[in-house]
Amino acid sequence: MESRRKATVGRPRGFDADAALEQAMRVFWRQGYEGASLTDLTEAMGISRTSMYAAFGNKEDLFRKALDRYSEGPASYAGRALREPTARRVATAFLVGSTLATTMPGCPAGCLGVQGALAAGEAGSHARGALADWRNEGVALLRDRFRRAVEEGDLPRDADPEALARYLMTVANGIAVQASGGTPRSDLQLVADMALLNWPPDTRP
Amino acid sequence: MESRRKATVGRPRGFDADAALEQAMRVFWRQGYEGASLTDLTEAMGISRTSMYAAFGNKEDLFRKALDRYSEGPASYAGRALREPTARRVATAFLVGSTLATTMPGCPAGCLGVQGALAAGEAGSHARGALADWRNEGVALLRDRFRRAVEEGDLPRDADPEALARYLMTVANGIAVQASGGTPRSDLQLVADMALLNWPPDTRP
DNA sequence: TTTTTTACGTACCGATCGATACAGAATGAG
DNA sequence: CTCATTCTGTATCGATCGGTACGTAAAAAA
Repeated sequence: MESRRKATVGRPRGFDADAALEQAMRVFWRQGYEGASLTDLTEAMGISRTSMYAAFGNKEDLFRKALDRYSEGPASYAGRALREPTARRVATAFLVGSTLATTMPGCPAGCLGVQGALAAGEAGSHARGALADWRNEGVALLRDRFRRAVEEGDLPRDADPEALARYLMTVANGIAVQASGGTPRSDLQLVADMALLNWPPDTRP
Repeated sequence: MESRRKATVGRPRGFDADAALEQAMRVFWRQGYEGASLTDLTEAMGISRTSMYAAFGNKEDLFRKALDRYSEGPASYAGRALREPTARRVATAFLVGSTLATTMPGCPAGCLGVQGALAAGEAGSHARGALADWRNEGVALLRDRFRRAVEEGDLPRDADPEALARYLMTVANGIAVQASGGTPRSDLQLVADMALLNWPPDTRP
């Protein structure tokens, strides 16, 4: 098989695949996997069903790609938080970031990784599993970061990195649920502040 | 019009409406409003479509009644928590109760009030709104309880009942999301404990 | 008994679901 | 040019969606 396939052959695509995926992501974000019909999706993307299937596979594939785009876009605060220098600053950046991201004017309220498919019938079971994995990967990344923080000494040696990570993700998920229901950003900032009150103090500047 | 209508006239109902509603509640709990089809529901309820429509109205009505039953059943821990004698005990009972209720063996993982319709298309918008209202009513009940606690002196006078209530509901919602994804009960108990570490201490026994 | 009222089972409604067959259109390769 | 390849729009597929018409069964009322 020819491993490299040039895209220069055949009729060129008549739409911007990135922009179309962005719109699909927003529909899934607002309506969830099962609540987003192919008609909703393709109308927002500005393309026909045939073009969508040719470019993205099927609805499940489109959802996965939309989730990837969500990770690199609206949820990119998580990666930035992980690169903060101390555990406390990681925790603060993570919760502040989730508060801001779930209450962005002009974007659907809440988090695609939470409301995209929390519960679903048979048709949405793959999406549901993908999002559970997505959240658990976030916990794992936070846990590894906090393990490093213990080694580096900015968390107490008896701290539980796994529990701290699970705690942060749980609060962030709750913030997403509240945001989805219309709770204003200012209220959620108070919640995030409260959740960080008991965080172990930095032992380094 | 005759204001009181006796149920003794006509062919008696051939099924237990309470038991049927219980099964419907569990289907909505596991699959969400949009993910639960009439076929899923009526098969679990053990009745035909016609009987369901005659007894419960339509899918939206059935969902509302299932939500009421959920409040009085799996979510009854909330009412009991509100009757605890001090604010701290209210908060503890609320989070412990939500941890237990969202990880009950033999029941769907998570909370119907969260995953029943967090995001939805046009068809599920009513259910989505009903659940947002349901969560906000919980916040209001907690807030009123904490206002009383301030008056009664078991919360500091500068405590913010609204923020404390929102905080508790947010953590409980996050616990529900995590439970829905399969996080074990023991992990969530740690989360609930951590969330209560910074709670204002009781000033009364 | 007959009549009235309510519940039930079957069979079906139009609409919408995700997904495709097909033919025409637009490009590079030869 | 012709041919192969890829994209696009139309028109549709079978399945399923929520919801119902209709005739029958089972009870109380007359």
